[in-house]
Amino acid sequence: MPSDFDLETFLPYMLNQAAEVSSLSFQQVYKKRYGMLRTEWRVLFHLGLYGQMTASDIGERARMHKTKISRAVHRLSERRFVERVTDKKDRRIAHLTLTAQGRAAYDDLRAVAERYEQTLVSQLQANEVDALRRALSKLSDTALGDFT
Amino acid sequence: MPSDFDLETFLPYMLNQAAEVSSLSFQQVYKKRYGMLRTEWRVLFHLGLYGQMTASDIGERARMHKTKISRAVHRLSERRFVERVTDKKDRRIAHLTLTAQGRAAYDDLRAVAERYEQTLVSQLQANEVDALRRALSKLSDTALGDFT
DNA sequence: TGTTGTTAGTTACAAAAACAACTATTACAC
DNA sequence: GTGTAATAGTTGTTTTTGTAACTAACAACA
Repeated sequence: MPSDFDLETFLPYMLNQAAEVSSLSFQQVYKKRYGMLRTEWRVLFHLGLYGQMTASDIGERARMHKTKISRAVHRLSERRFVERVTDKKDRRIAHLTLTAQGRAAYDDLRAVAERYEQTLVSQLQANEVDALRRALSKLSDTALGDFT
Repeated sequence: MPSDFDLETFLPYMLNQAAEVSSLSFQQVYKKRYGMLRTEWRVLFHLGLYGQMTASDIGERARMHKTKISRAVHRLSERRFVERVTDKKDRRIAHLTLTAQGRAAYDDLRAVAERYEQTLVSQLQANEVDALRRALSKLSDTALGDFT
């Protein structure tokens, strides 16, 4: 079986590599400016983008585990980026929204993200970007069960 | 600024998402069969693919930090997957090789990886795969300094 | 030789993630 | 209503990772 299999072309490996590299610089921005972790940044962005949400809503959209969200929300509300209001009808549910400060951070980081995106995209050709997006989204939607 | 920025199309986000999904099923194989972590699997693969290497060699190729490698090697040799031989001339250096057991694990996992790769690729069109590979490799090689 | 600097790799400690068990509240079946 | 199951979210404990400091061995050179 003299296949030309190579670690460097193994898709999961390449994906992780690219993901890591392309997250790093941006990560440093929200970390340095607002002391946020990736989970917190994600929660902030979801709230900024979609408005009021519950923790479960975010978990569904972001495919994040509820404990991650719980802790991210905790830290974000501790620092007054996020406000939580218990639902009147169902007291298990908390509605989350950005505070003014949270929105300011979101606006700031969003602008950075847009510029960052431009920088990344500029490394590629237009058609490559399209193909990349399409491929990534297909892969993300793929549920590869127990294929062994 | 009514830009159509969307979290779902933010490249670092998409990359992470796809990387996570496409690593998961495979991860479970080496975890379940050999109790390995990702770092250990990577070290094993590098040794299987390129033969004898030092920890530093692996670190360079895999872009992994030396502490990760040190710990991975420790666990792998603990379980007799990897053997370490101190260099005669320079006693700081340890040459790492797979044991018979390590090679068996490598062969097994490599076969799984190849099938896994096929499964992933089959989700995409041929030209998409090419574009994806090209794009990922460009992004990985990109050093995005302090762009703010 | 002795001093200083470098390199390979390890270890210790702090930060973060993963996993499981838990509380509180609501829903449903009888 | 009462008992059981389900849901939203939290907390505790264990793994894993990240960062920095460290040891051991070698190199370079006065």
